[in-house]
Order: sequence, then structure tokens, then C-alpha cells
Amino acid sequence: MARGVNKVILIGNVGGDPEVRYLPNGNAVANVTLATSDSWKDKQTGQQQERTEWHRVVFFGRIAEVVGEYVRKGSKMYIEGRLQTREWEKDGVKRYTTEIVVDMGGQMQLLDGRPQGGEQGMAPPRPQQQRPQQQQPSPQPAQQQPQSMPDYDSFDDDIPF
Amino acid sequence: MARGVNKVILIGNVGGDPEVRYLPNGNAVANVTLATSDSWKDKQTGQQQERTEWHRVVFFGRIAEVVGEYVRKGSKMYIEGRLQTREWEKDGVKRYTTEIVVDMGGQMQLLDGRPQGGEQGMAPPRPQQQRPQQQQPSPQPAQQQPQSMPDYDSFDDDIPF
Amino acid sequence: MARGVNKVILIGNVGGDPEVRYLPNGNAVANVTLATSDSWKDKQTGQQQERTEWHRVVFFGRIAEVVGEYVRKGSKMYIEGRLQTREWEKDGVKRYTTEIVVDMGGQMQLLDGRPQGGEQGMAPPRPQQQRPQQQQPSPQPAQQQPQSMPDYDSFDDDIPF
Amino acid sequence: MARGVNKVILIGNVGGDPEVRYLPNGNAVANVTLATSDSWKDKQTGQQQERTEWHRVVFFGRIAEVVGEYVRKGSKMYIEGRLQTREWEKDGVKRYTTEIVVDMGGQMQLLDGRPQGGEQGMAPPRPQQQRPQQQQPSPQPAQQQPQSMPDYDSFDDDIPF
DNA sequence: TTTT
DNA sequence: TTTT
Repeated sequence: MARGVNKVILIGNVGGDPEVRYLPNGNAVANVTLATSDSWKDKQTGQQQERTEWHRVVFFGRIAEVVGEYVRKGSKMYIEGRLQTREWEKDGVKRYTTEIVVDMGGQMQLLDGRPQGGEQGMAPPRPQQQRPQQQQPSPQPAQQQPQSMPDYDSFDDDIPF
Repeated sequence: MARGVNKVILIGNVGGDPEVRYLPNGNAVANVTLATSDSWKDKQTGQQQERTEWHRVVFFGRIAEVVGEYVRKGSKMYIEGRLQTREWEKDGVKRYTTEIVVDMGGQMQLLDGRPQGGEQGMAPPRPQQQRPQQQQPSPQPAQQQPQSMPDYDSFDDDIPF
Repeated sequence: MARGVNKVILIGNVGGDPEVRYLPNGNAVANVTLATSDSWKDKQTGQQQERTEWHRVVFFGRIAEVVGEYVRKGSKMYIEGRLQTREWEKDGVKRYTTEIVVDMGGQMQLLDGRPQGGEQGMAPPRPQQQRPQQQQPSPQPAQQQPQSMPDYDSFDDDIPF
Repeated sequence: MARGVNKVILIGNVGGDPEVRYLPNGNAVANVTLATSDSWKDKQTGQQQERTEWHRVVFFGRIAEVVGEYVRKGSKMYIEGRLQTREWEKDGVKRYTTEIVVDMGGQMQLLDGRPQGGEQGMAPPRPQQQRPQQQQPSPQPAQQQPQSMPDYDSFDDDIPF
């Protein structure tokens, strides 16, 4: 249940190959930056303007694995998620990073009809990344785990915002 | 025109009375923080969990004036806008703040059936804030101005994220 | 998984008390009509115009039960669902009705701060409607059932559209 | 202004080349059917299921002209619009058709990276359809006209729903 | 009637 | 850092 609505819908292009990691509980996490572009004609100068906005998107669970397999730098994608701001510290200074979280409650769609290197249709999946060993002996299946975690390091600290 | 989609939809409660300012071109800007809450049952402990997310919302133009007049601390509102991250500096360190921009292309709805102090229906408007004098002699009507500006100080620098 | 996106977001007022029924498998179904209103100034005549749009919304599963308990005529609600058109026949003539389906993949939020008859906050739940007997002996729990069914009679045949 | 929210977001494939017409006031209208598909695994039988939903989308104004020029049968597109049900009569019987209206307040994005017959990028525009003569002498530019009309014949009467 |  |  929710008291409130927190929904983000984006269509854009991926800035780099996704980084996929596995949490100690076996859940996959994938990070991606997504660019959305707006262009408009300035009313004063009449000049065409463009602004690109970069978004940090974090995928969890099964959807993160799909991202790791099929999404590449340049991919066009639709995502539906929710806004989440997390706090982190650097040199004793608090910083805040806002991300779009896409987990079981969200959605992801690849919109590339014909990917860069492919013939027709979707790109062949990339070789599955190795899951960490310590996850294997875990008695609980990964799917039963919580699909998202409020606090974790989704990006290196030296990445802006 | 846009190449891409950048859409945010929120329903939540306002954290404080809005701050309304006027840009040199006469355009109004209103800032508000909006709280959305999620609650869920933790699968491991079975405990009810709650997380509140705070969002920074910036309104421009006519919609900012409506916000200044009718929105108050505690108001429940629907907004539709777009994500925008701006860069600012403090003590020589770059910081980034992500906001939801609501301008002519977005939407705002007050969802309070009966506001705190009111009888029935919408609250009476607050006294109109004084527009700056320098805007009057401007030859171009404010409505003709661009409805949003990428870079400006929408919040004081010492406010987190 | 989905190839495509089919999403409807509405905020409006409920036209009548919801009708709740139970499918043979024990799943609840609730029907509601929801009114959304637009008003605009006609560019030719300068006159203020208003148009109310009525939507047929069908809820399934747990969310249908919540609707049956808390939603009443006049309630303001937010819903997120998907469009679905079903075919039915009358006097040998095929007709089509488009509805917004809200099930596990959708969302519903009551936006009434203070309902008509209540004191403060949400209305007290209405007495739970009796579930059909034949559902009891069913060996599969209702929650395991599919949350929505493509074809069923969600409204009487003589209701328009 | 609006009291309520009425929003539809679709991503799907176009069922046929768009039909573009011009209203007496010079405004363009384009009709398109859009297919969205869902697939899921049936919980009882374990079988993969698929359901395609067909949507009637009506574009008005400048966006209708873009549709007429660039959209073709099979095109993948994103649209944002609003639900509207109109009444029509056949053999003295009232019928209702629900459409998604996309006008100035909505959005359209072509998602075909590389269209069927093309080399790279967007398809070359189709030859502009002839505007009716009676629109030429009109002193008001088409863009000044109302962007949508509640009642009109957007499809032939013998098309279902 | 589309698409994978 | 993407894309057109």
C-alpha cells in the first residue's frame, strides 16, 4: 500500500553499458544513466535550443538481470519507476543523490527495434555475469528477498550527483 | 518537440508554506517540498515498514502564482512535471540538486476537499504577494517569457540536496 | 512481461456507490464510474467551457474489496490502470465497451480527506459483503487466482457504452 | 485548468497507415489504431498467454500533420493523451466509442530507430496531403483554432467500437 | 490491423 | 556519457 503516488516515466538513451552487481542476499542491482532531450525554440532569439537531462536509474531483482543482459550503451529504453533520494558522505560532508528506482513495481521496455550490431530484432544476450559464490549456499531463493533496498552504494562516490 | 520523455507524477503532502519569488522578467517561481509515503510489510520480519520520500518541486509562471495563493503547509496535491538536476557550488565543491519542474507543460491539482481552516471547498486565497516594481515597466508581458529557466537558485544553498 | 505500455491515470469523483461481486474463483470485482472534468476558455467566443468525461473502472482482487469497503458515491479517487475493450452482444448486434482495469499491477488511492458522513480521516468501512458459499470449499486460495479476467459482464447490458 | 486528471500513456505498434483529414477550420485530424500487447504465464496451466489490446487514437492540429507525414503501418510509437467517449448512432441505436485524444496538451514520439524501408534514422516524409481549398482563404491561421473538437466522425460508422 |  |  502507499499513501501517495511517486511515479517517474522516462524514455531516453543509455549513456553507457550497465553495471550489474549482486547484493549479499543474491539480488541483482543494475545502474544505468539515461539521457532525455528537450528541444524548443527560444521565444526571444528565435534560436533552436536543446537541453539534455541525465538520469540515474537503478534496477533491482529480475529486471536488473534483464538490463544486464540486453541493455547497452546507446540503447533506447522506456522505464517506469519511483524517485528516491539517498544520502552519502564524502570528506565529512553530506551529499544527496536522487535516483529513479525500478523494481518489481516498475517497468522497463527496450525500444531498439534493431540494435547496433545485430541483424534483426533484439540483440543476443550478453554472457551472464558470474554471480558471487557466497550467494550460492544461501538457503533462501533470491526472488523471495526484498526487491529494493533504501540504502546502498549504487554508484562510486566520485560520480557527480 | 522532444526526443525523449521525462515525466514525474506525484501525489503527496506539502512540507511547508510555499516560497514565491519573481524573476527579473516578471515570471513567478514557487518552491515546495512534497512528501510521498510508502508502506510495506517486510518479508523477513513481517513488520510493517514505512518510508517517506521528500521531493523538491519548482513551479513557474501562472501555476506558481496559483501555488502561492492556495497551497499551504499540509496541502495534499497532485503534480505532473519533469526531472531536472542543477549544479551549484558551496565552499568550492560542486553539488547537484534534483528537482521536479512544473511549468506550462505540467499540471497541478489541489486535492484538499476541505482545507484546515476553511468551511467548505477551497481555501480563500492568501493576499497576493507584491510583484517587484522593475517588472512593471517591462515592455514584454510576463506571459510571453519562457516558462522555465534551467539555471537559477531555487533554494538556499544550505538546504540539503 | 509486456511488449508495449498501456497505462491510464485518472483523478476524479465516483458517480455512485460501487457494485462488488465475486467471481466463481472467489476473486472480487468492483465496478465504478469516475468523472473527470476539464474546463477551458473557448478561443472564438471567449466563453468558459466545461466537459465532464465519464470512465468505467473495474477493480479486481484485493483492491476491489477495498473499493467496496471505502469508496462511496462522490468519493474522490486516484487510479492507475490499463485500457481494455470488451465485446458484448445485444439484440444480435455487437457492441464494444472500453473500461479501465485496475488490478494487482495498478493502483488506487482515496483522496477524500474527510468523507461526507465521517468525522475526520477515512470513512468507517461498510459491512463486508457476503462472499458466495461455493467459494469456501475451493482448494486454491483466492489470492492465487489470476487477478483479472478478460471477458466477463462487468456492467448490465443496458448501460450505455 | 482542469478539475481532475485524465491521462493515457501508450507504447505500441500502429495497425495501419494513418488517415488524415482536415476540419472546416483547417485543423488536421489523424486517426490511428495502436496495438499494445501483454503476455503472462497462466498460473493454473503454466501456459504462456498473450493478449493484444487495440486502441483508437485521434490526433489534432500540428501533431496530426506530423503523424500523417511520418507514421506508417507498423510504426512503434509513444503517445500521451486523454480518454474521450463519443456517442454516435447507427440504425437508430446509440453507440459509444472511446478514443484517446492527443492534441496540444498531449505528446507523440516515434520510436522506430530505423524504419522498415529506410536506411538509417527516420523515414523520409510522405508527400504532404492536399489541404482542402476552402481552408486557404480562411483569414485565421490553423494553429489559432481550437486543437480538439468533442464531436466529429473520426472513423467510419462500420468500424467496431 | 501491429509487433516480438 | 546517449541519441537525432
